[in-house]
Amino acid sequence: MPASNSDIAKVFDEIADLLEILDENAFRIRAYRNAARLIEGLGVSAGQMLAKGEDLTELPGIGKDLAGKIREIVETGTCAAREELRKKLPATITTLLKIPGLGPKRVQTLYRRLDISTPEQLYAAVKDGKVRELPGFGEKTEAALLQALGRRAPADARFPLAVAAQYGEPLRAYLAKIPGVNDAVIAGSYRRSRETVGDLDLLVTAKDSATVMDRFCEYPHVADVKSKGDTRATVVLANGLQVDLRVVPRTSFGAALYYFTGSKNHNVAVRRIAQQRKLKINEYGVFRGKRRVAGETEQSVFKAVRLPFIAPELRENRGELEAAQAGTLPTLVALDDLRGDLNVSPRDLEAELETFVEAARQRTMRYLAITLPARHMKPAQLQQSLAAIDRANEARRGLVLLKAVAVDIAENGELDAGNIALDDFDIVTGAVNSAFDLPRAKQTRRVLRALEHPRFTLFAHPTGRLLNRREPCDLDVPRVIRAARERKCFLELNSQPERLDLPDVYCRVAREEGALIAINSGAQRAAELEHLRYGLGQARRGWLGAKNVVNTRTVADLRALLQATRL
DNA sequence: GCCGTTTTCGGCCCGACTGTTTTCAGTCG
Repeated sequence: MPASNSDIAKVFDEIADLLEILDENAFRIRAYRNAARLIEGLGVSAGQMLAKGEDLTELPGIGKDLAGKIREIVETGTCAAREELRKKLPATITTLLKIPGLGPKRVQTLYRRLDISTPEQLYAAVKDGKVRELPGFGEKTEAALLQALGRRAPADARFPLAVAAQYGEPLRAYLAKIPGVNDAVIAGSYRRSRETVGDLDLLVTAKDSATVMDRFCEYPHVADVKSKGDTRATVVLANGLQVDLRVVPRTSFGAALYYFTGSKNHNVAVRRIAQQRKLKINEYGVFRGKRRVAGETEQSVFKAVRLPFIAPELRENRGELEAAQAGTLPTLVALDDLRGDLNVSPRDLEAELETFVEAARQRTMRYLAITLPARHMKPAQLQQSLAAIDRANEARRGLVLLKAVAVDIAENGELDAGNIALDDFDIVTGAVNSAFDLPRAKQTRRVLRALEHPRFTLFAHPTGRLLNRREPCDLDVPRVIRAARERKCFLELNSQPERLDLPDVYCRVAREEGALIAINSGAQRAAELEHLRYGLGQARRGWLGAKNVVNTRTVADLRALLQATRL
């Protein structure tokens, strides 16, 4: 079983953690961390790249040494460097780094002085009053540790984007209404449309920061104020979501927005470019020596470092800076580009069809594919539904309703359509809805076989993941993407907030392979068409332009593409 | 550990807040 990209990233992160506790060169540590992030976001598996004989040192931040270690991990599942480090320090010690307030220095102190390498040992030592005696520790640190250890909540719980929006948008509106506040925006990974966010980064411009800080900490849903200074504060909401607020003067808005949107790796890379131009970037502006040359708007910051504007969704240091410098940044698909939705399934068709039609029209859509669930419908029911769609189409109000049917892909790759005539439908939407945990080879074979069906149109929610609930299937997604392209079928990017499936890294693979993506809401209620914005965010993170997305086409073009899927 | 129109050495992004300290290290983002 060859190591996956996330296995490789885990090894590199562990090496970085251990080196940090050993107080090794900080830049060496960063090289491991950067490599971990790079590998995670690669889309294609490093193992396959190696198998194809590709040169990993061409990846940014990967040199001879790291390329060798990647090969070693792919082949053996581990690498000698990690094993050596584990001889110097207990492997469990990295779990201590996850405890808030503990960094490498304090962890090292705990280990050297008290031989502590697990949270349990730490808890016992705190109870014995031993920890407060250590240099760099005191009563407050001890109390904070006790609280953190008692919480037992995993520190790496992330919030789906839609959940973060539910809490973040009202808070943003609350801040915007404070007298003296000019701008109030949510930056960070939220603005980059990451599928989940670890915390919310709010940015406010105001003359009087003290008032804003006070009102922020008084916000009704705040459960705990973790820190509060003149221009920066951190709180935790009752649901556990951490929110950071930063207040800057209006003239620094663009620089601060850019800075707090990140990602960290993107910022570091941009600063390096700025440095080459003898410029310094921080959250207050762009500086040449002491003189401020930009900062009021994000555009001014880009202009100062002679780069074109880079959309927030691209700012991950995954090649966007090279593309920007080469003038090859993609024009990303926008919400207005979407002319339809190829997968909506009203729960009660007769009752809700009109609501859907109206909601779609308001979004200036031209078509909706109404998806009927094959497995839960009796033939009579089905005919009734199809008739209802026909009637709605006859009424003709600038919106075309297409007929789609959802079929399960059986474990052997056959389409489980019961006795339904697939020819009655414009679109046949296949999905894996069972046996999610098949081994990679079997799961891949299953899907490839389904794609071979002469009526197959759309592969829905391809990885089957549910954020925080179900891991993606072990599927060779790049291979499925290639098969879909050859077969002229579409892959869905399902916009349901807990799915966001296809994930961004695979969108990018689809773009490179030339496969078409359908950004669908998967809505069961008309209001859920709103979810398209989350799917769109994921698509943009995957560098998709309008031409990569099938539902940006006109009805006529779509019909032609649908015809081409039929074998 | 990586990288190069400052190129094989010597750099590598930058600032706020807290707590433990009497001027700053550690952590965090």
